[in-house]
Amino acid sequence: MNLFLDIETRASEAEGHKQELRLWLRLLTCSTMIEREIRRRLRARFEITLPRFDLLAQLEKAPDGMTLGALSQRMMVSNGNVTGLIKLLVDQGSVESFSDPADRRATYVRLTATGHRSFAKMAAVHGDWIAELVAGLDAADMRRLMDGLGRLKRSVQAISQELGSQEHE
Amino acid sequence: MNLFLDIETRASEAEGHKQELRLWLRLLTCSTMIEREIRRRLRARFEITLPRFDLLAQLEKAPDGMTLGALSQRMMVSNGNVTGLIKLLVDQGSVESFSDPADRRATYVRLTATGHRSFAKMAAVHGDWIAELVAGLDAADMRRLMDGLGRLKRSVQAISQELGSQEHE
DNA sequence: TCGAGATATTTTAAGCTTGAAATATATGGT
DNA sequence: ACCATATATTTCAAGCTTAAAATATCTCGA
Repeated sequence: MNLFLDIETRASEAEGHKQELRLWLRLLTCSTMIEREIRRRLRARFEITLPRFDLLAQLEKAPDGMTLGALSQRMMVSNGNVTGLIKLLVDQGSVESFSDPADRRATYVRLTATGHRSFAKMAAVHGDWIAELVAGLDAADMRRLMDGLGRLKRSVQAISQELGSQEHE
Repeated sequence: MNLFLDIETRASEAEGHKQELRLWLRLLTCSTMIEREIRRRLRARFEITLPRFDLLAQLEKAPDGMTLGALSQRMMVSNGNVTGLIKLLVDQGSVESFSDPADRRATYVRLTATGHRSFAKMAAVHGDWIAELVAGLDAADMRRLMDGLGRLKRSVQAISQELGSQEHE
């Protein structure tokens, strides 16, 4: 029995984890295809880039504003990236920033009334686009995918966090 | 009955396709997390960027070489992007380019012996990393995810291609 | 053969993204 | 009160990415 497992283990290592790789490549293909399509439509229809749209979407969820740090965590991008995007959006009038007198390190940002209105219009159309792209899935397909991706997310988080915390040792 | 459906339809539109959006956001989260982790490890361990690794991976599958156009299609990036990456990799010695005398428009590229060797080393480790990140899934989870993502891929392709072809009308 | 499209690639400008170093501010123990 | 350390953000250089225009080459029908 141990021998059998050993042989299987060796075989799978020799094959270079084919199933896992295929899964990752298919996942990447799906997200790349959707992202490209959404990016193109946002530009064509609203003359906005995907990163800016994503940032507005995060702020929409926090009516009272949030710090740049929280924003960069939720967007899963670097701090410097957020700094640059916020500059552009503030210049453009859809975002305003303010500070907490009690902690002058932090910068808070939130949508302006203008930003809120224009995001609401875009978000409705964006939702329709996503629904259109996944229209080939029925409710059961979506539930199964949500479940599987949820498991995957937890699996990846377990590894990334474990290594992330090692950096602090 | 029609009335009932209308109400449901309106409700789902008013809610902005919540389920579909959640699915898309979860998918994006998974691929972003994995990509970030792989990007970081490739840099730390092999001092190579993810785009360059991806390009080498495509060439590895085509021992006789392929055109830049085919490469950009498979990598799902623009032509200009491939032009730039290839320049760097040729300078660095892992890729060589040659041309078809019968069609002087096309540029073919393939791995050099050096490129092949160094990619092989990286690919083995990369496969282990992916397997580690998805270790929380069992074989059945992976099959279900592959199936669901396959459906999603076909769904997105059906829409993108449909619109892509409209551009030629 | 000529020339109108089609095809393959390169160039360019604009914008995104990162990791690391630098700056600014806060906190807690002494 | 001081200072070491932690936290929040900005700056910077390098590299990636795209869309669109430009260039080069090919194909094929009149």
